[in-house]
Amino acid sequence: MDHLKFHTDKLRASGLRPTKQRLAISKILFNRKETFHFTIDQLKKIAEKNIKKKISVATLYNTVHAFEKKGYLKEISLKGNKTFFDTNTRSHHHFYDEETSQLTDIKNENISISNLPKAPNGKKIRDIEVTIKVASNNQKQKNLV
Amino acid sequence: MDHLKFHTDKLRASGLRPTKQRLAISKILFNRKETFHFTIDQLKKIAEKNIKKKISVATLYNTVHAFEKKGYLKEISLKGNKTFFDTNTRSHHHFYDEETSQLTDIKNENISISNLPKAPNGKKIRDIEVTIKVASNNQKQKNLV
DNA sequence: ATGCAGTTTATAATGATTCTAAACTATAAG
DNA sequence: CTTATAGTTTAGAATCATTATAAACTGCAT
Ligand SMILES: [Mn+2]
Ligand SMILES: [Mn+2]
Ligand SMILES: [Zn+2]
Ligand SMILES: [Zn+2]
Repeated sequence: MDHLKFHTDKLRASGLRPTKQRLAISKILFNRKETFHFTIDQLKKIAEKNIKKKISVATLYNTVHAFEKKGYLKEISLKGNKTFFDTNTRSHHHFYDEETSQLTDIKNENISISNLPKAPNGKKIRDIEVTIKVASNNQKQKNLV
Repeated sequence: MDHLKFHTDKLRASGLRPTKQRLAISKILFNRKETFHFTIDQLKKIAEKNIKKKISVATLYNTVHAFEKKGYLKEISLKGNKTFFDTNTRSHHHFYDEETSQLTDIKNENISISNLPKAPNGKKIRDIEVTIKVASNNQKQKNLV
């Protein structure tokens, strides 16, 4: 694997030992052209399929949170009980299909937001997240004024 | 209480019996001028303060979900383990202060969104949710380009 | 007043996530 | 190449939010 050294170096540079588990998870998460949106449970299923030796759920949680803390993953705001993560750590937006829980990235430059009201008392805007909920063509649309 | 008959009628009209518990919760949730954003846990604490006879958590969940199903509440998309509800059931947006978990409504007409990319394959836009994260003035801002 | 479907409740069950503490391992030093 | 050790993994327990269960209760039609 050609990515191996890359992942090893990246982990070491972040102060994380390049263990078998972290390298295997890195491979699943980051050897992709497209953004990957996932829950721990989905990651677990993929790991079970692709890795001979089982990775414990504790390690999946530990690793995902370590990667998040180092800035290689970010958490996404969605309804529901499970936490979603995103390999795209840039500020960006999403299409969200609630029927399939499928997320699709929208680059910030592909949406224009204007006329922002001013932030509350002594607060400053840090980030803007737009979520566009989509559904099959036969559903009813809300009043978007 | 002058709102009592209003809540009683509203519940009956929705096919929900106006029980003591539902009326007490309605009073907490809907006797307000401003939008109320809350978790079940926050609602529980308010109920404990304001209602002599304890309302069980099961009833809090049942009632909130009944109100949601009838269209009097809606669930909000946020990070974290707890579910947030909103007494403003219109399509609208939020300022979100992650430090305090405080939400503030922004009316749809107070934000302009343009240049939307087209929705994925055979999907139609149903709703747009903008969340503007704010923080104390001393924090660093993300690159919003 | 009676009957009963709808509702509430305590409690158990579930599901996601975090904690614990013992076993394991990457790696720095000798 | 050993050895020592801090960092890591792991199974399982613990915790937290939410949902299910099923028995007791109550609003309301008759
Ligand atoms: Mn996290
Ligand atoms: Mn709900
Ligand atoms: Zn994304
Ligand atoms: Zn709101």
